[in-house]
Amino acid sequence: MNSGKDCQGIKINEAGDVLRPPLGGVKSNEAGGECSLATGHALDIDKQNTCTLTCKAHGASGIKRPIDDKEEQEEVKKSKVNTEQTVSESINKNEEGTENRDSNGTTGDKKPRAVWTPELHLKFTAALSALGDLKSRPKAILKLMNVPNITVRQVASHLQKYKNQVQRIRETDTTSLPSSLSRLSNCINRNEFPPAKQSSLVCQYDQRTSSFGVRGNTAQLDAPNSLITSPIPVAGFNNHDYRRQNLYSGLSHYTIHHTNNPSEFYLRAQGQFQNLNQIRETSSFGYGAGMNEIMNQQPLGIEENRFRTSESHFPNMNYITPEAAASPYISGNTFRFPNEPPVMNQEQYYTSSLTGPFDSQNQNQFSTEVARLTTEVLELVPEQIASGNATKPNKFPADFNDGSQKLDTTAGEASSPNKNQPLSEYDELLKLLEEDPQEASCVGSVPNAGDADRYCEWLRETLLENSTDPL
DNA sequence: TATTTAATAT
DNA sequence: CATATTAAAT
Repeated sequence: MNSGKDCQGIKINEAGDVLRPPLGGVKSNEAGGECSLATGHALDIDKQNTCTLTCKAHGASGIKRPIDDKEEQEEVKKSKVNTEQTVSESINKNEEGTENRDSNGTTGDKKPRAVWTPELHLKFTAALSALGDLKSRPKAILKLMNVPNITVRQVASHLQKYKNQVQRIRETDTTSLPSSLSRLSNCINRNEFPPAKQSSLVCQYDQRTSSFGVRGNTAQLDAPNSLITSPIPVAGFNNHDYRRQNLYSGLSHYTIHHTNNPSEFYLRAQGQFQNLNQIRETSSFGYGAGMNEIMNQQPLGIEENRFRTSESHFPNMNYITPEAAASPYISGNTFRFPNEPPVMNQEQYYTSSLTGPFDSQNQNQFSTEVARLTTEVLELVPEQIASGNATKPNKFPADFNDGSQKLDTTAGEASSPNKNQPLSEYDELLKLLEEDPQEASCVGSVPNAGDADRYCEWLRETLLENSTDPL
């Protein structure tokens, strides 16, 4: 716990990374962009509906809104125009921009509903991580996020939602499950977060939430192992919900630090997104249906997600170390989700976003192919992950040991088997996978292919060979 | 009082 | 659902 005042210098960039000033690092952030919540329609401007969906015009029934918060006021003032558009295009512009309005007199401004884009959520989670469970209160979170247009209330609201989700997940999980796997799977299936370990909080949204925490690390960590585990793609079973996992991951931040790439995200802030660095290509986020739609899909149409195995996660993750760590910046992540199909709700999407793991750019490719092959199955794509950069996570360990859940971590496990150098093996594995999944897989099952399950097993086996692995 | 949080409303 | 608002609790 270090945290004392954690916040201090820490900032989170758009990418959700937490930046800590000193230490060297690279900062990659560009902070320039502002992230703001995107609001749906612009108030000021008007609403154009053009945009899209959201603009609802309900009517406002009245405009009531007393704005109390300063923040709110600010927001209002600024009023930007945002429309919710989908991002895809990005940017958008506004073509529409101006029109509209009705005049209702009144100022009719209503502020558009804010949208918690993945990026924002990332920041949010990053802030949570940095703050730690205990400290994460709306106000502090807001500060850390350092995003211009959000209000405390909004943060509070989002926090509320977040907490609820976490809890829900927690409940869901079957705790008793024997192996972690099973539980994981459960979670996965549902898209929920993995159960936290014992510490409830952790699960909750704490930092811990994040995924891997290395707990050992500096101080902050404790991460929720459980969560941690999740990152691993185990899922095989039915779902492909890896995203969920991602969630976690995204969440997690603490601990490790390495700098990674800063990724960014875009937000759709005012009407446009700010960009994110990375989103680049893929940018596909698919939001789920419900989402606000941002969906970009990949070109190919790959739908499934790919996620990469573990490593990937790590690298991207952001780790925040509030005070301690050295690395100043956490990377954000890029997240790309593959496209999720239709139905993601925010949860999912958040998750996904969070995860964000990959940076690599593209790997989509295979996905395509594979995807279709597998149909539902997803593939894991081992990416190369950026691992290079950062440090490698050294530790995930915690979980492992701890609980049983560890399993889940399969991935982690993977690496972990030897806790020492997870990477090595891990890397190897990854490489193998990358190169030729099939080959890699020892067993017949080819990991790469999509089933997480298989993958897990495969991993397990592999690992077992080498070391002990509980499973 | 300022915040946070739970409960509701939209 | 997700976000906003209100009411109550701290």
